[in-house]
Amino acid sequence: MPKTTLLIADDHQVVIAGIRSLLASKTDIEIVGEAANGAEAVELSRELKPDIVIMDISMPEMDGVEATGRIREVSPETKIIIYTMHSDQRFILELFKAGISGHVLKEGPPADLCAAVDAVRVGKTCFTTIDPAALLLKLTPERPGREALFEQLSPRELEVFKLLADGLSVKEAAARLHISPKTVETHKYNLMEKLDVGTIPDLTKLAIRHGLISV
Amino acid sequence: MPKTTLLIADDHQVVIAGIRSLLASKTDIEIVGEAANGAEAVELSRELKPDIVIMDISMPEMDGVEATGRIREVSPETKIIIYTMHSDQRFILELFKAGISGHVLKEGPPADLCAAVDAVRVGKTCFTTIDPAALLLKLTPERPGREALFEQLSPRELEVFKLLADGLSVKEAAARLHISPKTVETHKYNLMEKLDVGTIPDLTKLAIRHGLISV
DNA sequence: ATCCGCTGTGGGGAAATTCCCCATGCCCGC
DNA sequence: GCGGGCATGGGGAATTTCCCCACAGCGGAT
Repeated sequence: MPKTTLLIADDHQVVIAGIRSLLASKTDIEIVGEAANGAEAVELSRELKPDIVIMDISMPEMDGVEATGRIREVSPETKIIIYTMHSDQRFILELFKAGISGHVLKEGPPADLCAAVDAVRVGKTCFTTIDPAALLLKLTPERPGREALFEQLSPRELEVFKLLADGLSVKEAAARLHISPKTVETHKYNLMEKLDVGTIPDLTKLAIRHGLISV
Repeated sequence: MPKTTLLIADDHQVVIAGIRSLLASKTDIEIVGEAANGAEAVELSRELKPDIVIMDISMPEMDGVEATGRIREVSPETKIIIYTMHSDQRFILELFKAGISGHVLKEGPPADLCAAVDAVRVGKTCFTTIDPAALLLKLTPERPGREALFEQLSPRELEVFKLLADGLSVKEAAARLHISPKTVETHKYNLMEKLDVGTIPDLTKLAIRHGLISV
């Protein structure tokens, strides 16, 4: 069996070095290239057609999400493993759609990356953080058991949640509830923390998924 | 670390024996039970609360799909790996919803099962045949009939529209498109004018209604 | 009885974002 | 060649956000 060829794309040299040392023990893997940004990764993928690309998400020039899409165009056989930090979780769906084969967290044990490479090499997928089932559930609307998510919210928070998700500004929501905008802000801050969402649109989508507001 | 406890459910003794021999080399795994049908598997799971259940789909009494759902009720911590034949692919979606952690084909290399057990044991998932991305795509069909509203938008505006509606900040969208945040702001201002919406959530809902982004 | 934790109410203040205007270069149609 | 949409950005005031804090009421633990 010929060696598995690998391309590493990360804008931090130290990470590339780390990956190299992680994979050093694997003699049947050859690292054929390094890229410091997404654009380079795409270009090198076009030239080298590596079996696997290990890629970060946040990179200058072109981020990993877009690079993933382009690499799949220029080298469809190439499998892509996203190796990134927890905060990038929000791109997961897009990455799924773009067709990644694996997703590994940098803060996890280094062996995770090896495992992912091994899995992808033989045509499987490997996702360390993501429960594909959970992700699928999010996408299938009629799901029951939605209350689970909202019983963590207090009644007032739920109220604020609905208003904000529906498009009211903090100020408008405050007027509607006859309380200070600062109070609404506090509720907003807390509920977004509880629901683990970072943006208003995410809030909106969550509310829609759970039937709290209509599309 | 305590041993990982395992339950095997298959209506063919020979398969159980095969699995046992496959896993024999793993000293940190203990097979705590065997079930010959789904009902038994559920009952044993309730009693034994195994870490992992390896289960066939086609079984008498109760099939693997229903058994999966019940096991998740009686022993939520138990991870379930489906070990089955190719023809059972059609149950995949349902199994996903029920919350399986792995899916391995019997006709594949035996090592696949070991790999899946290893993966599941450390909290990951393992799917040998299924491309989660493809599955996700199936569930997010492109809806037609959107052009009407959006032909008023220029291509670039549409791009910005999708990103913003999906939850990216102006700055993030700018990074994604490799342009200045100010430019994105301009696009945002113009497209919101064109679409006659005043808030980001309205943008999000509009995008969802027209299938530009998924909920 | 007391203490803890949650909830609802608000404030402070720096930082970031928004909003609206403007400017430039470009290409395309007329 | 000239008007007009398009894509690209800047300026700057105004607003909002973000994340800390405070305090009062209240219900459940110990």
